[in-house]
Amino acid sequence: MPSLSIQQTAQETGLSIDTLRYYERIGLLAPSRDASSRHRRYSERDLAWIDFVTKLRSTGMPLAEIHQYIHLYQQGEATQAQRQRLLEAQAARVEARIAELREALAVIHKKIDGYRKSGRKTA
Amino acid sequence: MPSLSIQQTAQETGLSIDTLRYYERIGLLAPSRDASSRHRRYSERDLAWIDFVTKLRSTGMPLAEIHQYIHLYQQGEATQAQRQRLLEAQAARVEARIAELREALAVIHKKIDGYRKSGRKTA
DNA sequence: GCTTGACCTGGAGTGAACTCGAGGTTGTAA
DNA sequence: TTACAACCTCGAGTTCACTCCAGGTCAAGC
Repeated sequence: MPSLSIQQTAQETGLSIDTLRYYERIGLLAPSRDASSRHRRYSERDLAWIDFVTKLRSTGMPLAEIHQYIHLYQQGEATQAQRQRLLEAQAARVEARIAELREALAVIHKKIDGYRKSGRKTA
Repeated sequence: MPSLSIQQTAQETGLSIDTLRYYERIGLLAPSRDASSRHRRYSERDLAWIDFVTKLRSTGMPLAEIHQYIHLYQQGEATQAQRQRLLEAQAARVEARIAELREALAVIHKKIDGYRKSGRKTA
């Protein structure tokens, strides 16, 4: 299986090179290294994991919590229930966030309607 | 009409006292002052505006952009169309954000389902 | 008249998530 | 073999939105 350089991985995942190195520094990632050059090589698995992390991040999950998830993962199968609960909690937060956004959206639309009406009068 | 102290306003709006002062410092708010004590007094209008700002903030709109909205407001009626466009742009961003969250939610649910299945096997 | 509590100002500190810079090494192509 | 792009590490800097602190004022109650 072909592995990617950090630049290719950045392109592929949409993260910056700096962010990839940063994620590794804080323990979210652990790509293998080229034996001679010590350059990072990202496998398919690495890519899939990065995509998942990116999805979690897009929901606003803090990096620390994602790290917690990894930590549980590394403990083995005994922590499956915990990991499941962690994801369920995040899913609940995301749904609450969507509801919050909907509410705010309604308020904004109401305000826009106000502008539409007054716009018609003067325009 | 009764005006509120900063503490009462904090309670009413859910913002902290520090945040109220901070918003004022950066030009988002301009409550009147008690003539003798120079203490802030928040009117009904101030409260309504704070609530609107809070709604915009809850959508992730940066304070700088909210400030821009105020700035337009202060230019008078001539800027109504611009303000409307600003809100419409934010509404579009919020809808995009909701879509993004939905996508991420689907991925999380998929992962949770994986745990449900493997959980049933071992439990 | 003195304490107490709410308020004031200006400025510094915080946490999260990057992002950048300096200085050095490695891989490739003319 | 020399140029140069891509990579490396370590540490520092940045941005955003607060949050906290020191030092001071002011009104009310005992």
